[in-house]
Amino acid sequence: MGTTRREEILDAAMDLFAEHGYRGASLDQIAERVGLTRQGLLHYFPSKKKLLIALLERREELSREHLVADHIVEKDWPTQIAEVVAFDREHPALARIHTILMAESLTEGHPAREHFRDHQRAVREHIARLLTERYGDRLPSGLTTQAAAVALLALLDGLQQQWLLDREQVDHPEVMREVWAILLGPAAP
Amino acid sequence: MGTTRREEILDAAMDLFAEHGYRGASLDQIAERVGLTRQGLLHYFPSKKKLLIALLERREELSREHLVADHIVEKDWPTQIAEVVAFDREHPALARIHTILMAESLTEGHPAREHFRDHQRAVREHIARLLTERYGDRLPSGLTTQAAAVALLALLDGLQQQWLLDREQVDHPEVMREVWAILLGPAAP
DNA sequence: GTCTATAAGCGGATAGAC
DNA sequence: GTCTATCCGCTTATAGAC
Repeated sequence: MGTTRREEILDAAMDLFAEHGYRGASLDQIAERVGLTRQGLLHYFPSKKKLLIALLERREELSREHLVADHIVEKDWPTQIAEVVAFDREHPALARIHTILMAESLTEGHPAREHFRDHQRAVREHIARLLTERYGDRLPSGLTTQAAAVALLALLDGLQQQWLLDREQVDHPEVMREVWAILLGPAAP
Repeated sequence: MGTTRREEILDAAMDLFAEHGYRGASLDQIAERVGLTRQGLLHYFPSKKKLLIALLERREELSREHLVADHIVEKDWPTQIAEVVAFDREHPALARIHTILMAESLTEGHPAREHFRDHQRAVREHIARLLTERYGDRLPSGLTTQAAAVALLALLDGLQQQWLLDREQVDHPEVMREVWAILLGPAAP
């Protein structure tokens, strides 16, 4: 297997942070998962915080191609965005780690706070730019592109969180498709 | 002052859980805030978990009147809902504790998990019922009332979270007003 | 009611052997 | 590279004195 030790550790950390959060997961748990002791792990990442930062950077690489290149840029917005929601469901760990750590980073003194704040700003501006290029200052529905970007982001995160809290009957990709179709307006896509 | 010792403790716990989360806040910090030792505090709430449960029940009482009775039931939906968002901003601790603890409860083995799952179901059904009473199966925009309830909840939580992460330029109550006006449809309210 | 004392555990991190 | 040993801090919780 060509996977390096560092990558194995990052994989394990991703799973455990996704389940228990950064604070809730211990270095012992992560080390055990890859067949190491806590001290052996610390040889690769000198502190828990450094491990977290490395993990966040890697996660961003992994999801960038899917979220941006493969889906959002294409043409049928409502279904494409619904596919993003569906994609999240097919890669639970990847979506979960984002939701869990972003939420945890809202607490005081969390090491990932800045990362998520910057990430959110970048995504919001990216979406706003795409919308403006296509529709100008307002969508066909009359909604400001700025407001649309904010709302889209809130919906993505809110739906994902709702689903993690209670994997119930509601078909969230479908909700996303319906809502976004109406928010875009009659002339969409 | 007529406030009982238990209530003082609950107030302090609310502030500290809101800032650091349940896991991040310690009994020592809470006790110090009310001028007690950790052991003195444990006389009123025999465990940290019991304290959390008592706090969640009290929080629900406090917000019920504002969120349900004072706002949502009245007539101009878009602005009323915008006021809910604005209300959250005027009572940061109350809104923050909800967002922070709900998010934290998504992690494995969190003592508040069931509480928030049940709470979310109840609110979603409540909103769906109100919408159905007024509009039937679909809003004037054509959106399913079920989907509308899900989306409204996701938007409320998503916007609040976005705002906590980055208190920036965007006027979230206004975003909520615009978005909800479009989701309701042309014949609103 | 509130305290002191103490138990008992887990967390992250370091030093140094192999 | 990976381990053993160890430190130190912080946490929750209990026992019992006043």
